[in-house]
Amino acid sequence: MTTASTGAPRWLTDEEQHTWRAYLHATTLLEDHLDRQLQRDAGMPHTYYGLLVQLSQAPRRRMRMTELARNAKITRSRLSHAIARLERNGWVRREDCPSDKRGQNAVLTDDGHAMLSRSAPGHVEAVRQAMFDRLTPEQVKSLGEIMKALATGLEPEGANADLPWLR
Amino acid sequence: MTTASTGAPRWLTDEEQHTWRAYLHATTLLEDHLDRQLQRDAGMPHTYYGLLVQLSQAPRRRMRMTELARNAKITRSRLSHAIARLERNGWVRREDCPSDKRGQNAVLTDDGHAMLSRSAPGHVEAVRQAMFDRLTPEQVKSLGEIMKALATGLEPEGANADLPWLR
DNA sequence: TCTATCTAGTTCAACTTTCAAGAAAAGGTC
DNA sequence: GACCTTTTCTTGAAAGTTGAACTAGATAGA
Repeated sequence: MTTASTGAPRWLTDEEQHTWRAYLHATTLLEDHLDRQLQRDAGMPHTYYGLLVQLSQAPRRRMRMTELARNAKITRSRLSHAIARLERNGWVRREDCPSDKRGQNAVLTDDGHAMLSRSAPGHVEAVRQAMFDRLTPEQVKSLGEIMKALATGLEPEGANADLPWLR
Repeated sequence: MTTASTGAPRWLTDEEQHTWRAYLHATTLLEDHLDRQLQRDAGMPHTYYGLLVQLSQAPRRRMRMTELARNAKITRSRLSHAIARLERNGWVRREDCPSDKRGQNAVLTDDGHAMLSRSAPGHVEAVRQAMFDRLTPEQVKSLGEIMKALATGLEPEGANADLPWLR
C-alpha cells in the first residue's frame, strides 16, 4: 500500500550506488561517533541529549510530550521511556499540564540545564571536527540543501500521509 | 583524551547550524523510513538486511565474522547476536573456518538468498523514492563526495586510531 | 445527557544494541 | 616447550527501541 512495486525494478546507477554506500557508511560512523562521545562525556545517548537541547530552547524550558516527540522525530512511546530515564537522572521533571488534564509537560531542571552547559562545548567541538572541519563552505551549503530536500520528502505531511504523523 | 576542550568553544555559524539540524532531521527520518519498510516487507531491520546483502556479494556467499562486522561497521558482539537471529530465521548458517579453528564463516543460505531476491526490488524502490528521485544528478554527485569526506575523517585508521578498529 | 470517537500519554512484551567479561586458538619470544 | 600477548568469537545482563494494547480525558453529535 505504501510503495506499489509495479513493473521492472528501477535499479541504481553506478553513481547512485556509490553515493548510497557512502551515505550509509558515513552516517553510521558519525552516529556511532557522536553517540560514544556523548555517552562518555554526558552519560547519555545522542537522542536524549537532543531532547534536553530542545527543552532548553523551548519558552519556559518545558514542552508538551507530543510536541517534543514530534520535534525530535521519535515516537511517543520512545519519548516516555526517555523522559523516565532523564527524570531518574534529575535532568528533567514531569509536570501536569494545566489546560489539559491528559497532558504532561517535560521540564528541564536546573541540574539538567547545568549538565547541558557543561557538555555543550565538547559536543559542538565533536560535531565541528567530524563534519565542518572536513567540508568546504560550498559543501556545507550544498549538504544543507540536500538534507532539506530529503527531509521534505519524508515528512509526514504531503504525499505520504497515511500515518498519524509518524508511523 | 579524544577531544581536548581547550580554549573558547568554536560555536557553529548560522549556516552550519542550519545544515546540522537538517542533517540530523533527514538522516533520522530516512533511517526510520527504511527500517520500517524492511521490517514490513522483509521482516528484519535495516542492519540485518545489510548483512545479507554483504554476504550475497561475497565470493562463495560467505564471509568471516570479523570481516563482515568491519564491512558493516558494527561490533563483533552485535554481529554475533544478529547472525544468531538470522540463523534462527534460516537465512544464514554458521560454518567453521578450515584454516583458523577460532574462526567462523557466516554463510547465506538458499532461503536467505531467495528472501533477498524477493525483497530487493522493493527496497531499491524505497531508496530511490526517498533519495534519488528528490535530488539532481549534481546533488547526487556532491552528496557522494561529501559523505566520502566525512567517512574518511571517522574511519578507524588515520588520526583517531586509539580504537581497536571500532570503539 | 449519553454515546461514540479521538487524543495524550503510559505500559508491557518482544526485540535490538551495548558493554564488560570470558573461552579458545594463534602467534610470538625466550 | 613454556609464557605472554593478541585475535576471534560468544555470552549475559543492562539499556534502549518498537508496536500494540490500554487508561483517562477531551470532543462532537444525537
